[in-house]
Order: sequence, then structure tokens, then C-alpha cells
Amino acid sequence: MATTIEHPNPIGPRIRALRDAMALSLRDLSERSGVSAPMLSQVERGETSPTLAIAARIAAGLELRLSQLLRLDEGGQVAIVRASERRPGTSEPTTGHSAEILTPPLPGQRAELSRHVLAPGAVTGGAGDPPMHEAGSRESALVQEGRVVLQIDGERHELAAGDCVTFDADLPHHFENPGSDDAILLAVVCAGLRRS
Amino acid sequence: MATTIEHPNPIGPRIRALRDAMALSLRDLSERSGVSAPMLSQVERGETSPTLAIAARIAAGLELRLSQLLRLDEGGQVAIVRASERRPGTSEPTTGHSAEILTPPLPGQRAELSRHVLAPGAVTGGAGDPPMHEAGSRESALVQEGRVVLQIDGERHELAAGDCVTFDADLPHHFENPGSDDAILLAVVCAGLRRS
DNA sequence: ACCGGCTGTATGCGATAGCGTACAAACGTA
DNA sequence: TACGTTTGTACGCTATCGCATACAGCCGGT
Repeated sequence: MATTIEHPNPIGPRIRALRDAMALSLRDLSERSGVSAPMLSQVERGETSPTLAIAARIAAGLELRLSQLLRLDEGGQVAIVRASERRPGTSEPTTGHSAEILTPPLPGQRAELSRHVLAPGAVTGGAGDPPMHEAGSRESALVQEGRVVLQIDGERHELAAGDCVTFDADLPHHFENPGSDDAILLAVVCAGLRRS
Repeated sequence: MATTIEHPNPIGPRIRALRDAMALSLRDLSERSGVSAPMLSQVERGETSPTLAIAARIAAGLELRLSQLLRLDEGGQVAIVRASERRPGTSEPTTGHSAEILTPPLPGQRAELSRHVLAPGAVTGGAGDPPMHEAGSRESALVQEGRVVLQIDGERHELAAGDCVTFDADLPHHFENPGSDDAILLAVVCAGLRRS
């Protein structure tokens, strides 16, 4: 079987591009990295999957860390949610609270950024909302427009536009809009500990 | 010879720690990753250097990208604190970039919310600013006003008001304001995992 | 005791990663 | 037309990666 192996990730073309960018021949890179030129050729063409030891040496020859070399091929670590694509996720006409999550559900994502619009008199923490957050998680909220009231653990805090509040998200809490205009809230919930 | 191989990087103990943290047995991880349990054991003990294909499968079984898995072993050298520049209200007239941190430095705080104003032509992370955060950290940025360009790891992403971008914050990156008006950016940096 | 189920590890064998060598093609230079 | 030199790749061979299997140790339940 002389076919190209199933690309775990197409690191080969990347190495080739980097090598070309540095104007190195296979033998040049071989000398710098301590990896034989035929091996480099095979890796570049995706015919073999190098061991970490070899891959690290190749990266070193390119003056990169291995993680940096690999990261180039792991596209998708930049996720953009366009304004036009943003959809109000959970809109609740009954409570006047609509929320949309701005951060994508990537693996390893620990913080969630969400935008909330509260109609006059609206209250968060209604039926559709998660009642509380994971133990140890922390929440920050920035008031962008209007005025809101944070009720947390029996205490009442009035917030105006521009105010930013940070609190333990595993306490029972909810936001209210006591004003007569819409209030806009940006919330960040950061998980406390990993895994379940 | 049954000795441990020359560690390219001690990825083995890290895999073991991550596996323990997820309370997985070798066979559990074997099933999740598609890598045999004996192989996992050998890799963990540093007796063999896995190929990239195998290493990537192991990383996937740990719900990590390979670069993330490797970064944990390569990291530890970057402890960037730009507190001096990020003091509330601090601005940099030279670059036209002013930033303020909205979250207090509480113990246990993992996410930092900051607000940035970029004058026309301004560039963040410019002069003597190590443009990377702690290894494993994740950043989300929401464009509130104006237009900005995110340059990350050689790639260019144009963002308009309302767009939200999420990326690995330990990549070299910076924001630019190519427009003729001020741009306002809300950024959330969430520290990476690992505290054990 | 004895058991079934779990843990991680030793063993043996294909498959292949990785090396040295040798080769064909493309460049100049004469 | 040679002739060096450089390019990337094909060829064998050995080391070892990676698998299925089997094994020893550790628990908790009859």
C-alpha cells in the first residue's frame, strides 16, 4: 500500500510551506533537525505519521514548538459568531427576557459569554433559564443599557449602565429590570471546576 | 533495552494526570481514543514515543486538541502580567489603545472581563507587550462599536460591530482598528485548566 | 476459601517509522 | 555535449510502534 495515510491532520503541507518560507532544502532541514531527508519528504507528503519525538525535532528545526507547528493545522480554534448570525436563543415573551449565547460550544470552553435583553419589568431566572450554575462558578455581568436590579441571596443591588458586578454564580440569583426601557446585560459565566 | 526513551517532552505523566483527573481507566481511555490500553500505558510511562496519529487520538480521547495536550508540557515559561497597563482607566496615547479591567481581582477569579477602546489605527499588544496569555487560556471578544481586525497566528479576521470571536489566547494575536472611528471591544479571558 | 470484575503490565507478533544509500530530474557552467 | 551540483524521491534494511492476548495484583461480594 503506497497510498497516503489517513491524515490525522495535514501537517505535511504545513511543514513544506514553512520549509519553503525559510528557503531550506530537505537536506538543510535534515541537518537542522536531525531527521533524515527521506523521512522529511515522507512526512511532508503525508505518507507516514512521525512519532512525537521526530515531530518535535522537525518543529525544532523550523524554530517552532511542536504545539505551534500542530496548531497551524488545527484550524477552527478561531470561532466567529457574526452579528447577522446571532439569533436570540431563548426568548420568553412571558417574562420579557431574551438571551443569546455568543461563545460557541468548543471543547475546553470554560467561559460562556451571553447577551440578555430585559424588557421593562422583566425578570431572569424564569422557566427556560438554568436556575443556577455549577458549584464554584463565577459570574460577571456588565450593564450596557438601562438599569437593572440584581437579587442575590436575599440582597438587592441596583445597577446602572456601565456598572459591572461579579458574584458567585452558584448562589440563587436573578436580574430584574425596574425601569421603563429595555435593559441590556452582558454576562460571563466561568465554570469553577472541570469535568463531571 | 527496556529503559525509558529519551523524553522529547514528558507527555506521559501529563496524560496520566489528565486521565486520572477524568477518572478514566486505561481501557476507558482506550475505548474513547481508539488506542490500545497497553499502548497507552507505554506512552504514559515514556517507554515509547507515539506517532502523531496516535497522539492525536489520545488527545481526542481526553477531549483536547493535540497542540493543547503538548502545550501543557511546553508551557510554564510564560507568566505574563500586564497589570501596569491594564489598570482601570489606563490608556496608551502612543498606540491609541486604552483598556480597563471590569472584574475585580478576587481569589478564585478565573475569567477577566475588560473593555478596550481603540482609536483609528490603534493596535493592541503592541510594543513591549508579550502578546500571549497563560497557556490554555481562552479569549472571547465582542465588538461593540466600530470595526476591528484580529490578527492571530498569521491569519486575519475582519470583525464588525456585533461580531463575537473566540480563540485560544495563548496564540500570538492582536487587534487593530482599520476604520476611521473609535472601536470598542469587550474581551473575556478565561484562564486555562489545571490548578492541581 | 472462591469468585467475577476491575486495575495496570509483560509478551509476542505484524506493521511501519526512520535510517543510509542510491537514483532521476532540473539547474547552472563550461 | 558533457559535468558538477542541487533538488526531491525510490529502495532495502533495522528498530520500534502498536496491536491482541495473556498475566499478576487488588478489591468487594457470595
